[in-house]
Amino acid sequence: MKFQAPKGVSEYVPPRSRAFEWTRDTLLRSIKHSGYQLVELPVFEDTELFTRGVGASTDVVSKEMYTFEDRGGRSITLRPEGTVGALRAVIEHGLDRGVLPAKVFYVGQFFRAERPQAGRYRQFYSVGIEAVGVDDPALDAEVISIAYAGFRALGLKQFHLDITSLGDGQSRAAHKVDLVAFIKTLDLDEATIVRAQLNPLRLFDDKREEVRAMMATAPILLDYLSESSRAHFLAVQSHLKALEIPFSINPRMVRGLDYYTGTTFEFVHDLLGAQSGIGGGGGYAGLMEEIGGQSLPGIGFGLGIDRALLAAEAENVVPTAEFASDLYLIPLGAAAKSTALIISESLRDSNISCEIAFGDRSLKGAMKAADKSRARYVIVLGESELASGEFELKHMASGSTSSVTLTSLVQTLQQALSVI
RNA sequence: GUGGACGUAGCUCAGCUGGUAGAGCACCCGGUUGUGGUCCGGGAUGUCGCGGGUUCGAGCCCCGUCGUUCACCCCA
Repeated sequence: MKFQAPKGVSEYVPPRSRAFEWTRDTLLRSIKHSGYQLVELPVFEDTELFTRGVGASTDVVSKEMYTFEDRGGRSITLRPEGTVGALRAVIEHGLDRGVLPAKVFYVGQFFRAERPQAGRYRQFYSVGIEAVGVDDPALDAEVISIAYAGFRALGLKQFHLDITSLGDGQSRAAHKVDLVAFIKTLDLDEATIVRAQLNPLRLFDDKREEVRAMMATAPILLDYLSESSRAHFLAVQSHLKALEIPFSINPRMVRGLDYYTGTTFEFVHDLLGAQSGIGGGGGYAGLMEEIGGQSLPGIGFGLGIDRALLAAEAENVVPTAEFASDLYLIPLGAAAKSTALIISESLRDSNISCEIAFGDRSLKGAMKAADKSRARYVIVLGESELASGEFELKHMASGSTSSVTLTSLVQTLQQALSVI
């Protein structure tokens, strides 16, 4: 029996796992520099949290959730997205009772039972933030700018930002009446009509040319915004302009989760094929209350780590491997190994990374391994070195060696490494 | 969930109208009693995704299945 990973999961193993770490940590850096704090959350929740929060009519909830019954008969679901779980924790731990906005971030894997495809997995990785409790266009703009900064920090250039406003409840109700009436006049197939009944906005997102043409004259939600929603959206735009973040207003943008209100946005990469959304988010005025919290507004985003990595690879901006370890120790013989273990431990205590050549391969083989590991320095520990307490410290890039004593090793390396 | 393409060594792939499986890279050893990258010589490696069928004979043809991939759908 040969086991393989379950269908459609994204796995990262060396050497690519390094690029994955880099992607994740780069995106996180931008978030941490903005005062967001970690919420480390369960990957499964009460199923009802998602049906209420995300919306029972959404595709995500109606056909893409991994749901099961636990041994106590509870209905449990593997989280398909991050926002409602994060808000559940905010409410449960009273983070919304302190200074507002409460600002949290999360990172980890999410699960959707979809047909896998490049950039779409059944288990995928996202990083996201949520800012709860303050309604301020400047906050919206900052949230967008944090995501933008993260993508730019990765070195991405070939992506664009689409924004729109879904307005408030009144705006949407008025628009929906007119939109539904308009759609009824169209000649559509059965599946599309069903889709429109679930969420008429979906038709704006249809990829078929004929549907796009029909929808060209459809009423646009932006035209129905209330005075306050319009003012808010205009303010967000002016802040984005001040930040010099390029964006385009896309009134046809559709988000698949029911809770979005107000400012919504999407980052789309140009080189990625069908699954090109690398991040997106928006406001959610009613969500806190919907899942049992105070009536507070909020806004956040989720960024796809898998897709950001694919984008970085497509743009060829993933940095090549740095030196793996500072020092590679090659002990010759059993006594030398014991010494190598002791030396490497003390080096690591001094924050110098160090690895040892294990096994009994030839010196040539061990040197090749050292080279492969991309270690910066190498020391061979043989009988003469053990006897004299002096080694040759070899700098691999240049091939030059210098003589070092055991007692001065840490200091010498610290000096050498800080210079570089 | 629907449709198309593809599954051969660790990786990338070749394999003719069906005749008993190969290359490059990587790996190991040696050329140099204890110093890597280049070079030279040598070496190991496959249930040809899996299961069935057709055939004297299947990597190649047929069916099923699992997986990958592209698109729809959906979204990170």
